[in-house]
Amino acid sequence: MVEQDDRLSRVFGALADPTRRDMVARLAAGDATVSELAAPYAVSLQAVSKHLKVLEEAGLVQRSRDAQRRPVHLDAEVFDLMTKWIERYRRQAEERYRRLDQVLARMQGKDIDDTDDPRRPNDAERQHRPEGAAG
Amino acid sequence: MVEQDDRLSRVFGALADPTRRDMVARLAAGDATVSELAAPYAVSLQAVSKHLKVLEEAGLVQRSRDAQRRPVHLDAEVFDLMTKWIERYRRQAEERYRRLDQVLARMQGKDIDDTDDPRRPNDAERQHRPEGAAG
DNA sequence: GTCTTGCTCAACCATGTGGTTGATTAAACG
DNA sequence: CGTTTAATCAACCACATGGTTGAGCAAGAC
Repeated sequence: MVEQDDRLSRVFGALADPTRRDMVARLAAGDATVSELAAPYAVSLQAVSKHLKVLEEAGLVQRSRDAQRRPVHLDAEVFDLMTKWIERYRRQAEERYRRLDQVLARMQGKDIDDTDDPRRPNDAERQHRPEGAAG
Repeated sequence: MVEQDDRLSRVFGALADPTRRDMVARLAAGDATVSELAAPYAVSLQAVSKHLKVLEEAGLVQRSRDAQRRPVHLDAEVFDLMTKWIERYRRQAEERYRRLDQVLARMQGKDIDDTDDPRRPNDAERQHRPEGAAG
């Protein structure tokens, strides 16, 4: 990934790591400091600090200050971004599935010989629009 | 990621790439062959083939056979896995937020001086259970 | 059989990622 | 002041990732 500045990529990327996912899970229960977060894992504090940086850059957490401590707070809003993306295409896929069922039902007993042009199993291109278009 | 065998990591990881996300988006509209999928992108067919392998290993798509073509089909079921994970912690975070509001409301005008032990900003550890436990 | 099409495999390269250790900053404690 | 605590920065390492090109393979076309 030479260029990976887009939001969704960073969020998905951040959640692609089990340790980070576990941190998010724990932060959902309440804020925690870096060392508190680090405690259960068999890695250095620095490694955890790095993980937090990734989560922060993805907009999943915020780090504030309390003396030398840096309480970490989960920002659950970004979840919506993901859910929206996922749901959009899940719905689309499901709809297509339903339509396919209908087509199959209608096709029962019909001639399915399309020697004319056996390729083009779909028309995805036509319906496609880049992900930035809507939300 | 030295070890990345768990499902959720692979799914999130697969979706952390804009090209792969775009492919998923297009596949939601209908199946497509590798070259059809590759067409819009400025990368080699081999690169696209690799992306598809990642999506396949994440359980997001299935590749079948039709002569020399390999129609790719989106398997939207895995989306549920993600949504469940996300929703679980989003809900938890929201609940906590609501409870925090109540606590703050109750605290109005009270003495908030806890010089006794200024640390321990949360009790995440207690409530935490590993992500494998439920779904 | 040979050619062409559609795709994958293999090797390679640059960059990213997750981990390490060591040094450093910042604030509280003595 | 110097020390301890909490966390970050910096340099480094092994391996993963995303891209490339070139070769190979399987199935239809000729």
